[in-house]
Amino acid sequence: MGGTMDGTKQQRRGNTRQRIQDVALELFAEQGYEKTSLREIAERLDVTKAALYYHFKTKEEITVSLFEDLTKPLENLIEWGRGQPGTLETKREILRRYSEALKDAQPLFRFMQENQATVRELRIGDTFKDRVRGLRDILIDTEAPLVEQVRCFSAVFTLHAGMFVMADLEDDPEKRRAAVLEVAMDLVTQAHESTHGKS
Amino acid sequence: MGGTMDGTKQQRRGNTRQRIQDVALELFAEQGYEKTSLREIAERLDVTKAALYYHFKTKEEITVSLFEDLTKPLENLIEWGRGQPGTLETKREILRRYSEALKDAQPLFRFMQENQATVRELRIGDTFKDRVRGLRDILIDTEAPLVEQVRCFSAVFTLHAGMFVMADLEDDPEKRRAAVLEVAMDLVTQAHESTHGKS
Amino acid sequence: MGGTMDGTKQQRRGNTRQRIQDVALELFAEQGYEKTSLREIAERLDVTKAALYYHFKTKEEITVSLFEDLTKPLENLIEWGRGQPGTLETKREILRRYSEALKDAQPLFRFMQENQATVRELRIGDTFKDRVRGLRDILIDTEAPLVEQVRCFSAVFTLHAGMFVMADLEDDPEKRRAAVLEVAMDLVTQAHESTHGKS
Amino acid sequence: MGGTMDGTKQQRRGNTRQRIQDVALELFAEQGYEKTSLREIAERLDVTKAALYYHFKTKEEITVSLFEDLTKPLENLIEWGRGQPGTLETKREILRRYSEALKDAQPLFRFMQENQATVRELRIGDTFKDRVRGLRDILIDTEAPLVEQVRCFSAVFTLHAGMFVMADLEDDPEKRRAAVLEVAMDLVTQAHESTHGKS
DNA sequence: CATGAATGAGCATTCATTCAT
DNA sequence: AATGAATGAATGCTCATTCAT
Repeated sequence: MGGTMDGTKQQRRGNTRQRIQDVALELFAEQGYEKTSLREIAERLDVTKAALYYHFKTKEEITVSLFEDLTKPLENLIEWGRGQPGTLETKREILRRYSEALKDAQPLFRFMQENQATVRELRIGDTFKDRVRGLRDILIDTEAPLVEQVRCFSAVFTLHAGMFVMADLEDDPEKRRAAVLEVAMDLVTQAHESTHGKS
Repeated sequence: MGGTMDGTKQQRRGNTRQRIQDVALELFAEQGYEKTSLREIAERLDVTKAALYYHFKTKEEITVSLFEDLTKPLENLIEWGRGQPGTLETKREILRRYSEALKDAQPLFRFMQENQATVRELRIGDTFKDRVRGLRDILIDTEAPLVEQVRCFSAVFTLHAGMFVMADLEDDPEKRRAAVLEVAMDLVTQAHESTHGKS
Repeated sequence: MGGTMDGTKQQRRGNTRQRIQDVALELFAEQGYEKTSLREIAERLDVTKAALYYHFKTKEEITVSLFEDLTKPLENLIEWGRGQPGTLETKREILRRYSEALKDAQPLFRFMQENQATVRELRIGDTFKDRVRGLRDILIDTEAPLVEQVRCFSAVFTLHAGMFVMADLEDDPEKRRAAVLEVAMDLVTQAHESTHGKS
Repeated sequence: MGGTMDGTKQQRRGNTRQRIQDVALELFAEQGYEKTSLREIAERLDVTKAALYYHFKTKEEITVSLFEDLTKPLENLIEWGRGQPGTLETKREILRRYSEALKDAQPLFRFMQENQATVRELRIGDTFKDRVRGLRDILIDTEAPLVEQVRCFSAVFTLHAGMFVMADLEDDPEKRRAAVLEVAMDLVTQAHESTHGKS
């Protein structure tokens, strides 16, 4: 406290907003949204609770901002997907890119996966559902038989699950990601081929 | 007040414990564990909070009891599975029975899926993880290539997801279950065959 | 603390609700509604804040209950007045009784007079306005010339003001009340006679 | 941003202090002193809270300044009154001028009437009481019978009440003012004549 | 088998105020 | 003449839990 040039305080200037987001996400993912109090976040940052309120109007707003910032890449991906033809190759490319994108958004996704009940109440809930629906619309052929639709859905879910739950199957996250992606690809491919035939 | 034959109070006698569990599970699944207060549960049952404490020592205990009661069938299933040979047919039967079991435990599973962060803190967390691990050990061949292990994991997840998230793919829950089960079966079959060859 | 038979704690049983109301009214009147915190009320009663919430759902509810309890006599008076013929004697009797009633409701009225801005926001606001309007309707002849209407209004206000603001005109509250009542009576009498003639 | 001729900012130059007072008074009168935060005032003016502190040392100082600026005319009136002989005509003239003065100070008076509890705590409280006392000393003959003193007090109160509370008796504020003034005059006249005889 | 009354700890939020720039 | 960033203290309110009756 009160250091002169050690940068401890200096560094903090101007990026407090960012630091709040970081700590918040970390704690939300770790202990859940409800169990993480603003006091805790503030303490971790060595500021007062009131400082948080200078940067965000409410606790929910912190979450929303988190979501909006970290979710952009996915949004772009979906946008891109919508412009492509509905070929198998498009679908496979979507999965590839999605898997990549998830890597960066990991903590956010963990937070959302583990706090679904909470997320549903927050404003994000709907936005997120829209996003997942967007993905679904690209991957899934509504005309296809139900089983094939499920296969595609399952592909997406496998990707999600691969990030956290399968952690004890394989330590190296990159290897895990590759394996998970392969399974997802297979699922989508199977679905596509049994609907459109192998072209 | 002091009525003799209205039955409203009579009926309630003796099964309060059960009723607490029912209401608690319903609310936990609907709004999340943290957001459901004992006051709310008590109000819904038209008793006082203190009455809950006559039947359960803590809020957590309500949850644990819920979990223990509703989870028995799964436990039995795993027990059964462990005694069987590791053939493909065993695995497929496990999936069949698991899918069936999930049907009854639906609200519990919804609660667990949507409140993972909370569940982790509660004592249940580990117990549940043990259980899932048990399932995994039966389905997954630790020697098999990573991709095939993922496929099996994915099968289990697909079963879970099928209960809630895929609701908008198909209205009829029975048809949905059938399709989901089929996909899960395919995944396990594929995994088995590419590891052991088609026997 | 921890006395055995001195009644300090004994006395408190069962009338906490009442005691909350008493202290609340006292403080509201003394320092204003907004400046009186629940902490303060609780401390004065030597209970915790949470205890207040066992008896009242919100701070506003304390106020509403206060108002409802203390305002009954006035309500009855207005009810009575409505059933009487619109003669001068009725009006004078109303003033007499109103003056009497105000005596008991003194602290409440002080609170309302001194916190008008607050009262307006609270639910009471409207109820109270209705009540005053009821009184007005009995005393004031809507057909009468504006000046006479004002005279009647002024009579009511004089009664109110007499309770607090005129305190330094005369120490003895009973003498004060008599004088104030006389002025109010004169005002209403004047208004009545110049509208209906001296009958 | 940085526009040269839009005038929006230009106009605001140099009179910020004045504008703070205006907005503050408006909000104080509308929602009460306690319920009006500096944040709200600042937002309404499109400046930061800190800007307010450039112009006023505290929230209370804003209020005091308001009071001092808007109260001058009354002060002058009382000054004038003190120099006059205590005749009925003087008293009547005081009422006439007071009624006029109230017209301009309306929002201030509304603020003071509706936030009496608050005003009492502020430094203004006493100053204001002095002022009202000054008025009283001119209008009221301390030797006169109590009833007549009350009548005079009532006159002043009628004038105050006429500004807000009687609004629903008559829409046209000028007519209302005239009627109210007439009643007040009558009261004072009566008081004077029954004390000194009709001269 | 249950209630009435209360507690202690905590929470999200707001406020008036400060100060370096 | 004003801002950006922050503080310290308080507020209304909720929660899980306790215990005498």
